[in-house]
Parts: sequence; C-alpha cells; structure tokens
Amino acid sequence: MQSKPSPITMDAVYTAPGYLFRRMQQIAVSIFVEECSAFDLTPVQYAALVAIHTHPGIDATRLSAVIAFDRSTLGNVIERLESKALIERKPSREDKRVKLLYLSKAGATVLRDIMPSVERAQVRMLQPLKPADRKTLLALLTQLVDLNNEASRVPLRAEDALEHLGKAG
Amino acid sequence: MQSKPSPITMDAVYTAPGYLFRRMQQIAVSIFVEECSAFDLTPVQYAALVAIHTHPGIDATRLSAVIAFDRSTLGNVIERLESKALIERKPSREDKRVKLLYLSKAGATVLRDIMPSVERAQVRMLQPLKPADRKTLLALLTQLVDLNNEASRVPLRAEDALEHLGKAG
DNA sequence: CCCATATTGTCAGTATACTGTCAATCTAGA
DNA sequence: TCTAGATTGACAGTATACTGACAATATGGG
Repeated sequence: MQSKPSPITMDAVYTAPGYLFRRMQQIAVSIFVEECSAFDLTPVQYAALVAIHTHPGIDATRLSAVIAFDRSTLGNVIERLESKALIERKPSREDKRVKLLYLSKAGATVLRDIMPSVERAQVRMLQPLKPADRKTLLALLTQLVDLNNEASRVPLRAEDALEHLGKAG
Repeated sequence: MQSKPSPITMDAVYTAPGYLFRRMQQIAVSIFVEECSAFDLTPVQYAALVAIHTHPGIDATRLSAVIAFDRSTLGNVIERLESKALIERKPSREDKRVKLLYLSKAGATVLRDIMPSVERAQVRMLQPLKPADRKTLLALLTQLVDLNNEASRVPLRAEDALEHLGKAG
C-alpha cells in the first residue's frame, strides 16, 4: 500500500522546524537590534568583537572558524568594524597574505559597555517561556547545533582552531 | 555591593540563545538546499509557493503576513518565482494597486514534486536528537515563536489575515 | 464630492549569508 | 631547490532581511 501524499496546507510550513528556526532567528535579531540600538552594532558584529577581544591578533580565516561565519561574509563585517574604528588590521610579518585583527580602544570600550544590553536581549528572547522550559530549550538547542555542526558550510571550530596560531602564521 | 562584570569570553557568544538560533538557521538552510538541490528552490521560495497554492489570488501584502516576511523582501522573491515561471501575476480589477498571485502549472508540479525532499530536510534537521527530545524542542520552539510573534517586524498573521480578502480588495 | 489618511507595490540603501573564482603567497614533497 | 598544491584575503554574483521613502491609488469623514 502506497501512502497517499497529504494535501498541501500552510501547516506544512508552520510546523516545519526549518520555518520555526528562521522565524526565531528573525525575532532574535529584532530583539538584539532593539536592545542595542544605542551602540549601532549588529549581532554578527558583536560576536566578531568578542572573538577579536578574546583572541587578539587573530586573522580573518581563523575568526571565521571561531564564530562559524563564511569567510566571504566576514570580509564585509571586518570592513565595517574597521570603518567604525572599532578594530585595527595590521599586516603579519611572518605571512604576507595575512592581516591580523586587534580591538581598538574604542572597540574595547564599546564591547564593555554593550554587554548589559546584550544580556537583556538574550533574556528577552526566552522570556515568554517558563524558566524550566528556557533551560530545556537552551540545552536541546545547544545539543542540536553541536551535533549538526558539520552540516553547515563553515562548521564551528572553536578555540582549537587557534591551537597553531603563531606556529603556522 | 555591585556585581562585578564577568570577563568577556567566547562562552558569552556560544551559550547565547541568539547565537544558537542564528547557527541553527544556517544549518537548517544548508540542509534544505542540499536535499532540494534538484529543484533550485530556496526555503523562502518554497514557503511562498505553498502559501500561493493555499490562497490562490492572494496579493503580496497579504502573502507577507501569511509567511511573516517583509514586504520588501517578498518583492524580490516574487520576481524570482515569476521569472522561473512558477507563478503568475495578474492585476486586480477592483484595486489598480494590487497584483494577484497564482501558481502556474509548472509551479504546481514543482510544489507537488518537491514535498518529499522538503520532508526529508525537516527530518534531517532534528535527526541528531532522541525522538522524545525532537518533540520537546519542536513544542517549545512553536510556543516561543508564537509568544514572541509581535517582536519581529512582520508578525505572522496566518489565515485570519485573509478574512477580508475580496471584501476590501 | 473633497481631502486627509492609509494602503500597495516598488525602490534605494544596508547587512548578513552563501557559491565560486582569483592572484598572491606559503608549504611540502620529489 | 623547484614546483604542485594549499591557504589567504578579496571580489563578483545571488538571495534573504530590514529601514525608510515614494507615487499611485483607495477610503472614509465632513
């Protein structure tokens, strides 16, 4: 017996995990931008600042691995952060291809000052859920992202992507 | 006593719901495109096709409410679907501003044929979790998206957005 | 009927994201 | 050492997403 194809309704969209992830991403960005409007920083730019703060002198390729962005995308992000004078780019002496990234004074200040707003945004995203459910969702999401890591073009290569920093570079 | 600001580490990024949602969205799109590569349809284009299939003669503004996209974004999506001859746009007789959207024969065929691939993609996204956890995650996500509906620029206005279709138009 | 207001599709501008390509450069193996 | 292959940053092209603006059109109150 063949199973008949079910009729196509909007439920096919509304209940699909892919749709829910897209929708939640939209909402999350919206909340972030609203809470952080005073700083004129997008979520991506914020993540890049944190990574450069944590790993001063990182290069663009390694940065892309550490925050799981495409190298192409990251190029533009870096450009914008540089034009806002939040970061500095210095050519590496050991490898003429590489440009090393550093937080500027202004960048460090912005990063320090934006943290409470970021924190508020993150809380707001999960606020509508009961506390226990927030924990559950976060745990499952963390698990799922980790287990699906290889499915995206730029898998996350957290800290260990930097193990050979200064050795190869 | 003031609480000291915690040191800024990558954990501030990795454990933030906003980061996890962005990451999961990347992964979801990646899986969708891979499974549906034979059809050259993006997730957004697929959602638009389903909505137009379900509501033939819908206009762009109402379509945007039904799938929760920006009207601006949707304009380009519609253009692409039209240039692929998957949909048709006909001017409304009652309202000269409005262009009504219909699935073409080709559009209906593509939509019918792509469904199994879409289904596979949706399954794959949650595959790494235990079955019970998939259910839990999906339920919490559905809840959260619903409760946060108003937080995004274009809140979802599902079917009831169409209640007055043909009355006002 | 007229006009203030709202709606519709469109456009310009910005910012992710991805694919694919390229020249410059580096590295490792023969 | 010389060179095949890899890496790096950059670029072009496509596709979401959003903000804000606009002309054309529609609607409702006076």
